[in-house]
Amino acid sequence: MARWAPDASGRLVQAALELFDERGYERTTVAAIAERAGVTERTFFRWFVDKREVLFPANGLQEHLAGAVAEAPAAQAPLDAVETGLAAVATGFFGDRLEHARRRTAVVEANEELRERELLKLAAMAVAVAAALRDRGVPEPAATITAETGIALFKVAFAGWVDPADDRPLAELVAGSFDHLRAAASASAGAPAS
Amino acid sequence: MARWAPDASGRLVQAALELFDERGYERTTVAAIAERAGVTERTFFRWFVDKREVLFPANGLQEHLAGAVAEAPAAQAPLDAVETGLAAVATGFFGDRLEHARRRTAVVEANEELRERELLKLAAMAVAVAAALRDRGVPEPAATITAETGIALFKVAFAGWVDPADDRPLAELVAGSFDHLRAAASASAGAPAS
DNA sequence: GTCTATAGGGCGATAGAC
DNA sequence: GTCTATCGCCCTATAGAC
Repeated sequence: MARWAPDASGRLVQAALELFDERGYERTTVAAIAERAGVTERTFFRWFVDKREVLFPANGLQEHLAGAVAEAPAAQAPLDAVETGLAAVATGFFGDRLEHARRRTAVVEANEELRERELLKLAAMAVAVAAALRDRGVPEPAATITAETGIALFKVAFAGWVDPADDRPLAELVAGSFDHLRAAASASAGAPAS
Repeated sequence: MARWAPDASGRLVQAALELFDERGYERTTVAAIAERAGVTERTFFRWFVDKREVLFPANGLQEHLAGAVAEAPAAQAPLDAVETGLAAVATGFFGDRLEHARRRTAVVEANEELRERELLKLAAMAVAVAAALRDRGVPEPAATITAETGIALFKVAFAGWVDPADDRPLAELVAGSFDHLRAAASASAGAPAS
């Protein structure tokens, strides 16, 4: 018998999700989360730098995405490599997590602090994708522009995916967003210099 | 003689900028800001919902941008209308604020909480631009996709503008970002369905 | 693990402007 | 009188220091 129950961090995440769902994020204290997980408050802050971070545990998504962009066929244009990477995480990472994603997104959307943190995580993904593109030989600023655009498209696709009114798979929504962008870009003539 | 000196909020913003510059954001307490502005801590929180917000005072940027998108020539494609709107704020709003933008960006970039808040403000701008596009008759999801993409491009352009190594005007950097995106999109064939 | 500084909310009192 | 900006004091929770 171990001295402490294993997986303290996993239990904290689970306890936090339950409590946020029951009483909302703001009305849930870190003390209550720790108590339900059977650890002290201090232990919570050892695992998570702040209260919000318990909803954003390290899950390898960023590395998975950067790896998938790196391994996209060398012949693909930068934007296509990003699309390939996002399609890979859409199936390989999110494929079987729709219900979890819906619950988690409901909590995050209900709170501005949490939406903020989500945006920071997305921005970090864009930085990682830009680095992967540079490794493919894409120069700046094209790498950053392509990466930021791709993450913006993913954000829109993800919002559609968790929307109960839309039951298309994430990979299809990602492809749809990229198609929309290509259509918008080719309909665009450039604004006249003023 | 009024009972209180006027423009408490402006004084708080000024005091905060000075102190953040002198000692950094984290090592500056709200009490110190309030003291320098000649008000109490409680007054600080009446004007700003939290400590970060003092660096993001309402300045009309979002409304300015949404208005400029709305007033772009009706014949322009959605992406071009967004480019026109961003070009308008680049000159009309930011034109003469380079030094201020540099100082402020240095403070924001040095702190993760502040970068988070900046991202939230950018996301709100994207929402406002999407609404302006819908008012122009652009359907969803094209409106949101175009708006999010445009704000992503603006983010990249802005970063270049405040970079001391790059002295091109913001409007030129915005146009350059849009050109890069159009080039990337037309080089793109779409990722093969897997 | 314990201690403590700081963020930030609640609420009533106060003193002007109108 | 009402409305508005400020104060003051009390409180809790977060998060960092020791």
